[in-house]
Amino acid sequence: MASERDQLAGLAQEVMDVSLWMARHYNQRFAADLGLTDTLARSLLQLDPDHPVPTRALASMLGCDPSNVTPFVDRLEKAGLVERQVDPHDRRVKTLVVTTEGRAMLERMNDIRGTDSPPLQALTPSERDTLEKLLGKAWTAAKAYEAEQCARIQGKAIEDKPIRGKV
Amino acid sequence: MASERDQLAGLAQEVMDVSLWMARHYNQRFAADLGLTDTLARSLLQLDPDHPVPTRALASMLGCDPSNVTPFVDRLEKAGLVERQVDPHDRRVKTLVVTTEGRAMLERMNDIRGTDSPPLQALTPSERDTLEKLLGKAWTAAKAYEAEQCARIQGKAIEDKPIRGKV
DNA sequence: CCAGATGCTGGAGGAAGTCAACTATCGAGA
DNA sequence: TCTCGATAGTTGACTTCCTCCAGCATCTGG
Repeated sequence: MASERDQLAGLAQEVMDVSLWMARHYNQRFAADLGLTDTLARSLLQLDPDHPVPTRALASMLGCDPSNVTPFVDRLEKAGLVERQVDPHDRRVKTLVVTTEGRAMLERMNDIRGTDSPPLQALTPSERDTLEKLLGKAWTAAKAYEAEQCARIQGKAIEDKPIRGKV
Repeated sequence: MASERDQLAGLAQEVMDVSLWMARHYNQRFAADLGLTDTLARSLLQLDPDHPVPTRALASMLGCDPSNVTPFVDRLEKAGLVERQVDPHDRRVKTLVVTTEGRAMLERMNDIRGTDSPPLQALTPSERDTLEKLLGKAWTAAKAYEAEQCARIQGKAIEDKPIRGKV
């Protein structure tokens, strides 16, 4: 039984090793070629180029406090990559809209990720397909787990103190 | 041709999404159950329980400046998880040795990673095997790329300014 | 033995994160 | 309708993490 535990632990380590390597690699290129800080790049990548995204939603996707994304959005706005717009349905929320310049930047970022990914390019097309399928399955499981946790917390939150913070 | 670029970019995003999710999940548990900061946990996980590791090597594995790991090691040492020892072969280098207490902590961390990994536990054993194989292939490719880059830089470094910083 | 290179640490400064307080707005109920 | 509690975004104080530079101790090649 130690076998399964060790396999899972090793697998977890491997996923995070590869991911961290790629993140560093991209961050270097984003900084060198596009002049983007890693956090700015991460923020921009989380936005939807076709639909406005509320500030709070971006914070939740980044896994950090809403007060933290304010300076990011400031810089993205100053760089002309996104625009803050007031949601007509709820004038409290400010939605983030990717400008055409921001879309061009995203395009260049995807160029980098799609043409300079040594670890992934070492895989054959069919291997990439299976990897994508496996990761998709893992990802949906993660989201399901998260939704379940949320529901459980919501249920308990009635008799507990108010929940604050991430997700 | 856009297809391959987009597939690679999407795959990269997926790898990092899943990894980030797991990292957050573990960090919550490490903090709640073991009282470990995420950076401390990451440092400890990079150490070799069986062999001393020089401070500089740890910095390189973490991808950060050596002066940055000094405070981490201070805290790890204060927590009794590692010990600084002077390398008898080169008295400049201080090697980090995991104590028995540190080994127990690593054991508990592996317990968490091996028994509470919702995204990976959603996969069947054979799927985990293939995932492990694919990631292993990607990882060796990454290390090969890195070694090649290093060699190229070393070769150029003779007539360039001295290289400093991360790997 | 000496000069340059290397390893660790301390300090200055910047970037990024959390929390609490504030303003503006929404929604539900008296 | 009006008021009260909840919510979205921002601000400010504070902490943590990270990098660069300087400094000290030590090694290594001539």
